[in-house]
Amino acid sequence: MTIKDVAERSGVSVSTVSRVLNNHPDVSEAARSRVMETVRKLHYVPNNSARDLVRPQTAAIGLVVRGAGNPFFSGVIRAVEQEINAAGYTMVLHQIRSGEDELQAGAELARSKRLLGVILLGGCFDYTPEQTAALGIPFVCCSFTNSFGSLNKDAYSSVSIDDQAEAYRAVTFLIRQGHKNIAILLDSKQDHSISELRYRGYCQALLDAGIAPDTALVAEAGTFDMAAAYEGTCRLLRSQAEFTALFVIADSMAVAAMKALHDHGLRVPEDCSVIAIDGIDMSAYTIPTLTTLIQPVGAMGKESVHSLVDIIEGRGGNRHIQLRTALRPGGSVGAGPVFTSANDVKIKP
Amino acid sequence: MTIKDVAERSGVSVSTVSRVLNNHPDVSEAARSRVMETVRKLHYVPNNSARDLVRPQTAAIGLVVRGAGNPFFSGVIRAVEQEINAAGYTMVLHQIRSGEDELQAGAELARSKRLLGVILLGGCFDYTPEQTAALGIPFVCCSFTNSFGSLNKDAYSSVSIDDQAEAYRAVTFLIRQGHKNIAILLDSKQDHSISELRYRGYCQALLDAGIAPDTALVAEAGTFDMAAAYEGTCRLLRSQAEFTALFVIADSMAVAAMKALHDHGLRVPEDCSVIAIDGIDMSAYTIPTLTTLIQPVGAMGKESVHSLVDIIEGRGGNRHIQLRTALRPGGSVGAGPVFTSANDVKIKP
DNA sequence: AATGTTACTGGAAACGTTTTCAGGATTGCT
DNA sequence: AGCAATCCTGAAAACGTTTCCAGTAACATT
Repeated sequence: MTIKDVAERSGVSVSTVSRVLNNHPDVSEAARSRVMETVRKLHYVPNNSARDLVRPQTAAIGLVVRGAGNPFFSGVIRAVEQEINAAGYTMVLHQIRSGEDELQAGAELARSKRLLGVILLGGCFDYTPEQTAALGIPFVCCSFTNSFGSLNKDAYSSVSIDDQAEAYRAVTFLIRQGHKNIAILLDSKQDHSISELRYRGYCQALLDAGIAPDTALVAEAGTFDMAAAYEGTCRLLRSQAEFTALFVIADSMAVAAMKALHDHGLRVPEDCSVIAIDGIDMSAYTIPTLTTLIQPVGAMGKESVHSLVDIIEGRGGNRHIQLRTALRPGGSVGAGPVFTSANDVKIKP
Repeated sequence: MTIKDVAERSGVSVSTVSRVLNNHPDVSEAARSRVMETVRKLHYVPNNSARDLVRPQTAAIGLVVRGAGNPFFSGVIRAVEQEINAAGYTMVLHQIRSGEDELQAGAELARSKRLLGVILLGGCFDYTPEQTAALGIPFVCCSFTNSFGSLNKDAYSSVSIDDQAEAYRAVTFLIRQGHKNIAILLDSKQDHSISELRYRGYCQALLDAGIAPDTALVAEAGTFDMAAAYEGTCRLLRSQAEFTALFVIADSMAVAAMKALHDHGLRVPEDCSVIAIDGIDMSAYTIPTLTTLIQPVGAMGKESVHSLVDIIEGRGGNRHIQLRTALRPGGSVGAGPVFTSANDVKIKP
């Protein structure tokens, strides 16, 4: 079942069939409909290998994801896969371990599989424009940060939320509820990661409310998994630091944190409020329901693919899209303690 | 950078290079080492499209998954991807909606992408040997059931747990704790699904303990997602049916069920014990910790790929592997009510 | 009527690989 | 020495597609 069979059955040449299949303008309506007819009738499916061989590259897009265990990423992966298929490409998924270098992995993948482009999901982007140019293909960073600020913005595309602003929003929400001693749980603030940005938003929100950030209230889990989050929360609790609310940088970590709080005899939200960012399915079913800023996973996947495909198909250059989250109030945040007017929290209007 | 360049630089023909690259025996040691040398030097990577074009198939394996939102599947997908890469193949992921037909989707995928084989993950296998033979490629059903029993066992491979036996084990665990009125929450028992097998195990366990299964204690969610599970549990509770324990066919549904119990003022495990099957990460962090039978996701992925690759590479035919779960006791199961000797539960030795 | 323009079409080359086939060199046997 | 067998090699065809190029037909313009 090749293009030749279709051509014969339709009474045209293979060239014409090819043109029909690729939506070329120079083909008569009569020929077009006749070809489409036989294609349907024969259940003809083009051979991608042959197509890819003659074209400069493979009609495939890579998705490099670090830490696919994160349920938040599952949602993005699902959306990305759907969008890539809808655009007529094939997705090549590649999961990397925490130690590996995503750009390295992306380049390797792109070379061996001759990809048109790569989407990097989750991580930290720490490369110079020269290094990215060496890749030779377009790529977009989805839910990613980079440590160079706006320096090399034209070396790649990106789709993400404004991590600092959203963290600011979450912490401000807690402050508005009357909380003053607010702890933060993150995986690590050392590298130029999303965690760092969210940590900055946390600090800024406190400062703007006239509260001095206290390093004793910063709990670093070390790695991004629930076991580490649980342990990190336990360490924070053992330290005897005083706080009435906890901001966690990810839903999955927040679930573990709530468990740790419970295991230490603290009630959520009476003894400690919890807020997080992500909006994974599961967080709607914790007890109490987690208050969180829901990331638009579907839109993130969609925009990532669109950005990449537009570049691949010659429509415009790199762009940087920032999406907004939606606050889902849950039972995990309660009112803060009653303060005397003397030490009351100042909230900017 | 083609095979031709390598041939020229090595002073041999393309045929010889091809033979070296494919480990053909008929090539001199001298030529072999010379070619290998230049391959390394030029960083030559064979063009898979060209290779696939001339070969009957693509060096790729498909993974068709229904309901990738299920966190249990995420783990399997991760393992499968790793194993496929390790075996030198490419994984092509395809997620289907609940309405779609997985064999249809698998066949379509296999044809359009010229796959060597397909792994079907999660669902119900309802085809006759003739239909599967029409596919023309080997496939393995991972975490799947089929309604034909052992009739067409040689038409495909499978890797799964013994769903009925494991459900039996879970329910028996509840009975041993003293529970007698045990409800079950499943997505649907109509089709020949995993749910049905687990439902049968549930019934059998009750019968073997001398308890008559009561249809009033069967809660059907309708679909496999947490919202439906929540609703299904609520319906069960509104029905005023009396039960002291709940067996849920999946961890993610159990999380939603616990939430529903809580929202109706019932405590777990004091008022109702909960046990499930799956062992997703999250279930270790519910409050209380979910008692569950942990499925060996890594082994499932690994065995699925091994089975398929063995067939692809000509080592043996279809095989059927059954793995065991591991019981993780959690706080979600407590002792049942105290019975008088008159209506005490009979437990088989 | 001749010419130019437009709209469409088919032939053929090209993509990079594998594999068949035939043949050349070397070796072993008589 | 002659012949067969063995081992290795290269030429060439094939895989299914896209695209360049040349060409035809119809139509409009002079």
